[in-house]
Amino acid sequence: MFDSLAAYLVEKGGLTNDELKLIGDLTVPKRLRKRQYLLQEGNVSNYISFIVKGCLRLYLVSKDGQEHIMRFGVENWWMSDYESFHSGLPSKYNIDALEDSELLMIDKKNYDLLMETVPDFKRMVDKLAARNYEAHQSRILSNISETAEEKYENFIKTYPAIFDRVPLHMVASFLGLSRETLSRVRQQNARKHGNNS
Amino acid sequence: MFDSLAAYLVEKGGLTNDELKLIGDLTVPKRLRKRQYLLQEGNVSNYISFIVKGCLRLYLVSKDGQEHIMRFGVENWWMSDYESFHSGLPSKYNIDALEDSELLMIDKKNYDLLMETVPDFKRMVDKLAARNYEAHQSRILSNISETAEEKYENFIKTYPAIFDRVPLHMVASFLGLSRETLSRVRQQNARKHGNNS
DNA sequence: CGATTCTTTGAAAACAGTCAATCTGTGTGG
DNA sequence: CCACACAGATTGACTGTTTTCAAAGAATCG
Repeated sequence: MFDSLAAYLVEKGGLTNDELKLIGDLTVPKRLRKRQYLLQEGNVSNYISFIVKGCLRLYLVSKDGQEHIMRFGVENWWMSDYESFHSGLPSKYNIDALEDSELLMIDKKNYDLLMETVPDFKRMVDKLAARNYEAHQSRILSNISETAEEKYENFIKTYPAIFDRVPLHMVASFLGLSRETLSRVRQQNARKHGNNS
Repeated sequence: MFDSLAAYLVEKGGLTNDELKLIGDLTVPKRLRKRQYLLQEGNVSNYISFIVKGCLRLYLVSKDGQEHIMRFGVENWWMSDYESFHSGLPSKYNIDALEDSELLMIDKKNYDLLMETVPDFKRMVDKLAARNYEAHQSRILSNISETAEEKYENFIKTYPAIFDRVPLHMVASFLGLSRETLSRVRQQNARKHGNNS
């Protein structure tokens, strides 16, 4: 199970065997059944989890009971409420599994240790953070500048691995559209792109 | 002019006098007239600028010529296209001054030097980055979950120092609304909140 | 003052959301 | 293996919101 994370660390961060071994010792495996929570609102996000297999979502429930999906995660993504993870404060978000999933979890203390003692790890994390920053920028740009149809097309292009894996109404939530609107947008889109009507 | 940055560094990062002196030596002052560019699309963002005085905006021009404002900056904020600054690649964005402004600029080389040699500086930057992350999260949440009116109220609450300082149509651009809509929303809002109609 | 920028307003059209009903596929328990 | 429940997707009719276009009114600046 650690092989998957090891391969990732080599590819993304060029870690050495010794470093891999160290990290391997610090991770805790966890299985989640579909619908099971990884984190619930009000609890502190004490871990950062590498997704070996499966699919998760991080979302917020607003006062009127609506769910707003902030992020998805699939294989080779990290999942955590970083705000709570870094601050130690209770999370506003929920994280649950959309499929049966396998994770490798690193707790805050060990994460901090790795950041201090393994420069390659730190470099990798910094690189990921920069990527993340760019992703946020382009999501915000999409939010403020695109029509429903463009948002949908953009989503498919940006997250091809996700859009055919999660329910459509969750994509709608992620994009800030109603499921009905997304359903219609998508139908028009299929017609336009010459898919067998 | 450096006093303003010095005070900031002491407050936010607890920097010592020696460190302040070092940073002072590495900054370059710059004055911008209203409407003047700090950065134009296609150029690399080689500097990070501390705003001593004035007000700037970072925005993107889409294919159809529309301007989409990604961020504002006022006194004691930093301004740069961080994506380009960190990657060294040409920027997609423009930055210009909304008022006559005074900046203190640090170039990439000196910034990297500070990050490596002044732990307090690095700590401060990391803290700011975490803040920034949270701000992005809540902006995205606002984008996908709020009505035009809520977005406007939220903006006023979040950026009281900005909303009464920049033109309304720029707030509209920042929020992803048309200026007409924002104008109407605001008028209803004023009526609702008992302002002398 | 004259020019420019910014804001507001009105009317029409486009767009997206809501409500309600139906349809589909999946999986579970009897 | 079937029947049923359930989650998800679609559709139609309607409502409400937002945009667009056009024009006019304020405010600001040189």
